[in-house]
Amino acid sequence: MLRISKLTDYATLLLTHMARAPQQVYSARGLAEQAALPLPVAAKLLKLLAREGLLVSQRGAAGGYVLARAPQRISMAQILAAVEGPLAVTECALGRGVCEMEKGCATRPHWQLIGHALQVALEAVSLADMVAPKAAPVRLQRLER
Amino acid sequence: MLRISKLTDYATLLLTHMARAPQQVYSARGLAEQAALPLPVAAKLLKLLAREGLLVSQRGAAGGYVLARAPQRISMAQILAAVEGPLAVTECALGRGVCEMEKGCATRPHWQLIGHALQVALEAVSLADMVAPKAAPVRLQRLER
DNA sequence: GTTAAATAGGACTGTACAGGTTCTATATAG
DNA sequence: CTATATAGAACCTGTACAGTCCTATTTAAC
Ligand code: FES
Ligand code: FES
Repeated sequence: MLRISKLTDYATLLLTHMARAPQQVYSARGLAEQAALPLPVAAKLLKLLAREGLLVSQRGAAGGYVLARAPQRISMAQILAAVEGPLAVTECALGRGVCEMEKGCATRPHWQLIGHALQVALEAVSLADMVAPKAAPVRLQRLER
Repeated sequence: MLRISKLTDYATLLLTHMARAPQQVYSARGLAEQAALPLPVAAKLLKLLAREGLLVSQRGAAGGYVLARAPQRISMAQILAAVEGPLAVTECALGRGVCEMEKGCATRPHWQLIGHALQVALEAVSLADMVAPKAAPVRLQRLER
């Protein structure tokens, strides 16, 4: 559990493919075939990613999508945020005031900490890392106290 | 997004309360009141946690639940696994053979890495940490390469 | 200017699963 | 024996995810 949604997974498929030849213009149709996704699904995702600023779109005939910036500068955290919205491990993790028992809640700061660790992990992996043959350079360590 | 389920959140509420006085026996009714949860929900969760080995149950009158081990030895990873099942960030992250395009998939190992970082983060925080006033000692760092 | 090809944006739908309830069986203290 | 507790399963329900479809709008090419 604690899964990312399928849509996010699909999005990374599309983006990693584009990352192999950035600056190139890709049509929704072509990308859908490449990723073996139904066209409507791919199209929907691409529109979303463009709206969120990860892709630049070109309308009209011979149009398509291009990565908005270099693959090194697109993190998994950004992709996830674009597709699923802001990262929030628990309901009341973000948004001060959402939870009524906010003050005096002892578990809250610790959840935030876990959330933060996750955030860093996702930020540390870029699209470029995802297409690299080697594992990405992230490591998490426990500090003694 | 990337939320833990409400149930998991509830479970930590129950467990953290028990962690403040371990070895004590708690009834489902009492815990439900404490956590301001509907009794059926709390009861269901407690049964589950007992089945998963995080709690020891005592049936009959004057029965109830006790933490199966010291709060230091119960990690958030275990709680999450108990409630939501094994951690798997993506569909094909765990279970070799689930995904057909497994071999030759470049994104897979990197997802696994992210999953692993998350796993470590969750293992690093214990139930004892959750009731402690200070933030838990976890830190994630990006390695240069 | 017309046409064809592409994205933009939204409405719509089906469905799987989390979240929650209820009921019956079983164990145990007193 | 009875009251009190958990065990376990069946069941219901709402919602959010996953997926489709339709109607603009933009632009290249002829
Ligand atoms: S802040 Fe919402 S339960 Fe702690
Ligand atoms: S292993 Fe399933 S898509 Fe890569």
